[in-house]
Amino acid sequence: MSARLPAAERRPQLLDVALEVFSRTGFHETSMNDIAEAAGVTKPVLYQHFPSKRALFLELLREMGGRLREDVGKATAGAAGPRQQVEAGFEAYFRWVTENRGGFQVLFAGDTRRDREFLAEVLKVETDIADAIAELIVVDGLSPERRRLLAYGIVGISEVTSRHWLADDLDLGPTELAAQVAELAWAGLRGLRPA
Amino acid sequence: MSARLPAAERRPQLLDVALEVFSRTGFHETSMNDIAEAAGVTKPVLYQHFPSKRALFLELLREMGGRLREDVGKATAGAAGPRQQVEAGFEAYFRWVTENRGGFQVLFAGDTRRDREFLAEVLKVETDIADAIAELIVVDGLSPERRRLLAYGIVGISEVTSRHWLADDLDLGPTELAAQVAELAWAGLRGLRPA
DNA sequence: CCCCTTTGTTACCGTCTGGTAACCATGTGT
DNA sequence: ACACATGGTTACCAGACGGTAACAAAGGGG
Repeated sequence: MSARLPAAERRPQLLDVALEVFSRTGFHETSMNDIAEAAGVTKPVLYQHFPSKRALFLELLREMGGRLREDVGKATAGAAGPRQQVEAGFEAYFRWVTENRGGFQVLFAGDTRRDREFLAEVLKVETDIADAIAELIVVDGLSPERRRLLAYGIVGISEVTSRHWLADDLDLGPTELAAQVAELAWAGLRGLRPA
Repeated sequence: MSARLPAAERRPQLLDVALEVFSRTGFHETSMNDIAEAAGVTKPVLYQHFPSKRALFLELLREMGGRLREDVGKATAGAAGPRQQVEAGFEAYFRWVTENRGGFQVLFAGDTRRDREFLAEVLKVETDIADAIAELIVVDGLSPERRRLLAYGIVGISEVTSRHWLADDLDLGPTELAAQVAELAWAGLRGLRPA
């Protein structure tokens, strides 16, 4: 059906299609056949480029997680003060989410949390961001663990608002969304009282 | 191997075992055989009490989700003011999480978000709580949708901090945890500026 | 024009899993 | 002691899925 493609083009195409299918059906409910078919190709072609279903999925997770971390990292690095870091971080996050809906689904709305290797990739993103946030908490009398705990809370805000945003198709751009949510987060962080 | 049990006792036992196994392995990676074996029984016994794997899983979701909603609802209903509602709600939530680790895993760390029916049960919990929180936001100039958006943010805080709490085995009781997190959330909500 | 590499297909295997049919065991009321 | 409802087991089926071996077709360089 589809034209022949050199490996250097076939591989990324397969990754692309796989992301789309996985993001709709999830890891377990997606068969290698489904992916191959969606790519207009047969199963063995898939196995010419990826050694196993897990490996294919993992590669997607790594690529998506890496890009997200990168985007958020760059955005916060280029911000003037802590308040701006929070807002820029959220904006980069939400922008990434709209531009990579599939990636978001695969990373945070999938079966990711049941598998050690899959989970590791998700945690890389979460802890990375949480660590950055933890450094913005300047209140006295808070142990590092508690700082990190609250930082994970902020990460939770972005995850769940993103899901709600996508699912209910809210009429908001990433920038507006970020402004709104950053205000909540920043007010929360700033309003902490010393122990 | 195990003694014979009347149906009225076998059924709850099976539910109990199923929750434990599902919470460790997840829906897809758990076979009916695994559950039967863990209960000291064979597969057909399971099918005498539950029509299908899905039905069994759904019953667990409903039971767990119902209990969580109930606990949080009761706690917030008995609180004096909004600030106390937030804290009492979080405490009930975290208390439920420690006392129902399996339930938490099954509801929020599973393959739940890929299946319409499963997802519906999770959303029942999330929207229920989010709606309650949305009513506590009193800032002028915020549309109901934005209020709900922020409310989902607060829900996100509890979900992700819970995961971090369980995974890293933090040395904190539910009450302390709630106090800490409620402060973050409340400060965030109170600190919102009018548009 | 032919060979050889690259790309793709057909056909298959072994295994696992949800689900069921048919059969045994146990104990209680009469 | 016996019948009968209840609880439990063995053995199996059909389908799906990950993965592979063996083979076909395309196409470019000598």
